[in-house]
Amino acid sequence: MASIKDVAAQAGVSVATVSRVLNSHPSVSPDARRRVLAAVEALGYRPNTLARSLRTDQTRTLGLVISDVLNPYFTALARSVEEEARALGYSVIIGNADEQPEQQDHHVRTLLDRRIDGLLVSPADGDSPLLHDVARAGTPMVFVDRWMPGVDVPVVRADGHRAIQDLVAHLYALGHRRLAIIAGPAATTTGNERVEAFRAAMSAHGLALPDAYIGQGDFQAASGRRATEQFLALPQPPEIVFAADNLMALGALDAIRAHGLRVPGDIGLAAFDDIPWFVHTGPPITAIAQPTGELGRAAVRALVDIVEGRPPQSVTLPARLVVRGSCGERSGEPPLPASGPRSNA
Amino acid sequence: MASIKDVAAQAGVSVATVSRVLNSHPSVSPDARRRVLAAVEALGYRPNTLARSLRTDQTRTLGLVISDVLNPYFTALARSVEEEARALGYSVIIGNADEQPEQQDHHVRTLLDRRIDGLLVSPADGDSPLLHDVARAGTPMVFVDRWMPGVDVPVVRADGHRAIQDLVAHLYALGHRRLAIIAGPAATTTGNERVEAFRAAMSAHGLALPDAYIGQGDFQAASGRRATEQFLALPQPPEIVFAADNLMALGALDAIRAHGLRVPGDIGLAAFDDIPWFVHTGPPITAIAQPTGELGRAAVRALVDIVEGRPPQSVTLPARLVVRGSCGERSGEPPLPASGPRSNA
DNA sequence: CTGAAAGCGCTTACAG
DNA sequence: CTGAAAGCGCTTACAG
Repeated sequence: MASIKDVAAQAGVSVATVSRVLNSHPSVSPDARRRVLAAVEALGYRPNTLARSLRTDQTRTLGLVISDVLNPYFTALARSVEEEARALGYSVIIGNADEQPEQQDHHVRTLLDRRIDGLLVSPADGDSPLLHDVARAGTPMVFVDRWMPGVDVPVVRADGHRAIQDLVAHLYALGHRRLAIIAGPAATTTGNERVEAFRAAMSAHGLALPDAYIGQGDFQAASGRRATEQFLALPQPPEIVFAADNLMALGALDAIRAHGLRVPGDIGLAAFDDIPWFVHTGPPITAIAQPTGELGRAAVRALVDIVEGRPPQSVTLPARLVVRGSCGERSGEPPLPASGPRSNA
Repeated sequence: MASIKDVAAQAGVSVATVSRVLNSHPSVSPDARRRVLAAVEALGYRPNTLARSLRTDQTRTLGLVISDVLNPYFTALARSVEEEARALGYSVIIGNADEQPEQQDHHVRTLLDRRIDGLLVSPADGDSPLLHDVARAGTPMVFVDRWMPGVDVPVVRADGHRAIQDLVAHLYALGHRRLAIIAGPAATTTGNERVEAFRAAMSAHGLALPDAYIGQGDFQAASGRRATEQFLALPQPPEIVFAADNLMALGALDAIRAHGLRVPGDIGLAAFDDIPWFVHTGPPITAIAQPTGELGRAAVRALVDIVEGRPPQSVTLPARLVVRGSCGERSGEPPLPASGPRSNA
């Protein structure tokens, strides 16, 4: 690979001059600039970002640690993060925690070793001493979707309280009383909050949420399967299962189908997170939609604000209920759920 | 951030000695090693990979450019790539082309600027002069899933011919004669090959594939929607639509539903790529499954072979047909498709 | 076993 | 406007 020296030699100038034209420093003669550009072109020269970053102490790179790449929610989040970052002149490196704290920390460390300018993380289960240290050390950082109490960094997330209230009201109106939830890990904020919001909303309707109706999941499909199996083995199974994310809803569907049961006739299903496939399941799944794109963009803006020395802003956006047929219909059998075309983005 | 100098000072040795213990060079006295390790611990020292890579001219990182992060197939591929790479001591940086050649080239350049040791790419539509250059320049590279003719690098991919023959035989046996395909971009190998395999298989049954039954898609959902709309507007619409990837199948479903039609009663659907949701759609979707995890792992092994100076191997793995209900049933209405629990990985 | 020194490819005061 | 030189944080012959 051609280095800046080669370019300098070919252009007949010093490396300092080459560097100046590369960084569009004003004081370069038109002639020198021309010769340098020609040499760059001729040699197919590309600056070595490692060397540049080592010298300038900035990488113009953001790290993003997501909880699970197989989860369409995080994948959509990653996409919007990357777009916004690029628009602001940064690139992003993604790490997949796979819902495992050790793997999360592994990626955080790797990212830090690469000297990223800032870190976006959606913390996996449990507390991470490492993340505390990182924040304390002053590394620019923001939490997205999930956050860790006691770590003083901006948080960008969706608030599902209202949507969960709407969901419970919807279920209540349909006549359902035995509502169960498949929760995420208690140590994650989204795991915890969704259960508590669900419990509070039920309580507002005079309904209790017995322990047997709280399935312990980990946001991955297999756990949704297991929790649903347990619900179905109960003497009095729930009428509705609310999965705290889309993958656990997938697992729930697997279990329901394996038992030869029908949704919503035998048991109803609702999910947190809305994904394009929910329109096409049999029946379509009632879900709570997050403004995923907005979250990703706001998170990047907050992080870049910190990196560039501006005051960052925590952002909380509302989630919203999307009623479909998976918990039963208010009025008999519908001829055909005529939902229009749906964007994939 | 503490640097190697700080560690050296704290341990009372030279930076050379610190470097030696960090790289487990044999000739270091036990005492020096102990003091260095203590200093590392005390300072929370982490080597700066930028500096190390600049010096050693290797980054121990692989670049992966996938066609679309929103496509579960690529997301699964990315996951297996990352796992295998980690097992071999490499980390990977992912770039999302979003099916756009310019964005692909952008990521290839960014990755190269970071001096990755090798590049894994699934080329987007069209020819990329850049990729030709990269290969010619001797950068370790392998194609995965899709490849570009004329670029002499190993290819790791699935062969769908046999599975497509099986699919057509299945459709034929069900009595279907008017088969349509939603193709990927003609310039992608997977776009092209799947159409040709489909055409050949039909021809073996004495069936023609009229141009009107070839929808031009781009592997993304919206194009599947558009192509299906066009099929449905035909005087004689097809009986079956075969989508060349899962996202276009999603789009097809959107269009079919928007028209108030039923699968398979009004029109049948099959897809290349199998994803967990296909089990739960109404009805479950007949699909061609790729050995995605295997592909990702084989691609990494081939790339690392090149990087480390061993002879690499191209790999072609068979895809296989998974028959479900979306093209009709051989024998009346089944009581319940009793598919067992399904792994998400 | 250990350290001084060179050098990887850049950027950026400093002097002219 | 331009170049020589220092220095970012490492690694690695070289000499001892």
